[in-house]
Amino acid sequence: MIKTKKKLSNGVKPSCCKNNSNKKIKRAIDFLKIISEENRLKILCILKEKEKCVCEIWKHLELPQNLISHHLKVLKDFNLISSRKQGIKVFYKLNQRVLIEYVKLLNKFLNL
Amino acid sequence: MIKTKKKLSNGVKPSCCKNNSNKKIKRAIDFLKIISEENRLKILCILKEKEKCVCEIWKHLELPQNLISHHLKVLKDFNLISSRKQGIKVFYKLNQRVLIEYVKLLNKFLNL
DNA sequence: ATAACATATCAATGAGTATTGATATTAAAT
DNA sequence: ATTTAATATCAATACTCATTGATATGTTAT
Repeated sequence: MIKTKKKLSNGVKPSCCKNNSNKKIKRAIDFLKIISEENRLKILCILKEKEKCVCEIWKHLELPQNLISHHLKVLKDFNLISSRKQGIKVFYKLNQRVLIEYVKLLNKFLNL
Repeated sequence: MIKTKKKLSNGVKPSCCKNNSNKKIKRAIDFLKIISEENRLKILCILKEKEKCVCEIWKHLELPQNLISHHLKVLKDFNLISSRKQGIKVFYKLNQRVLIEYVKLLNKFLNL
């Protein structure tokens, strides 16, 4: 077999700058933006152990109630947590699978 | 040995809400804030392979020159990259050790 | 029906920060 | 000495997003 052609310039581009990884980068960035807020990261931590109602989460964070609600909504909209209503209370739990997926995605860009 | 005392309420707190992990959280958050900017994350990716001068980095990112300089400064101030001047050009390289440390720290809060 | 509790929504404000434009610095080339 | 190329700095603007205050929704208890 005779190699006459130069290697495609594709190989020169860093992986993160290739066209096909653009969507992945954007998702990784969205994820990072969401967890780079101190209280949201803490909420994820708090929910690691087991599901908790808002008032339990609230006990650990010195924040006004509506602000906690807001952060919970952001996390939920991104599918990092999910909720169920039980009587007067709302319980939130971590979506571990989703979180793990995002951590894996992130590692693609960071791992050496 | 007689156990009379209740377990310290310390154990009830999620790990991320304990007093001694506050500094670590703050550092993890600072790291996240820095890498949650698309172009900065890309710069880290671009530098994974090997050190590059600004104009090489610039080729891969569609950004004005001064903005690249700015992001490089942010990354450098945080010690994620370092630079050396060679003639007219400035070469930046990834500080792998530092990056790895921050990834590890982050995993403490995210790992399940 | 009303009150009390738990949580969510929404508009307005404010803080932080990416971006831009203009200009400065530094080193090589003519 | 002047010009050109590579990079950095700085002030001003624009924008995103966390925070706040006020209010709404839904559920249980009286």
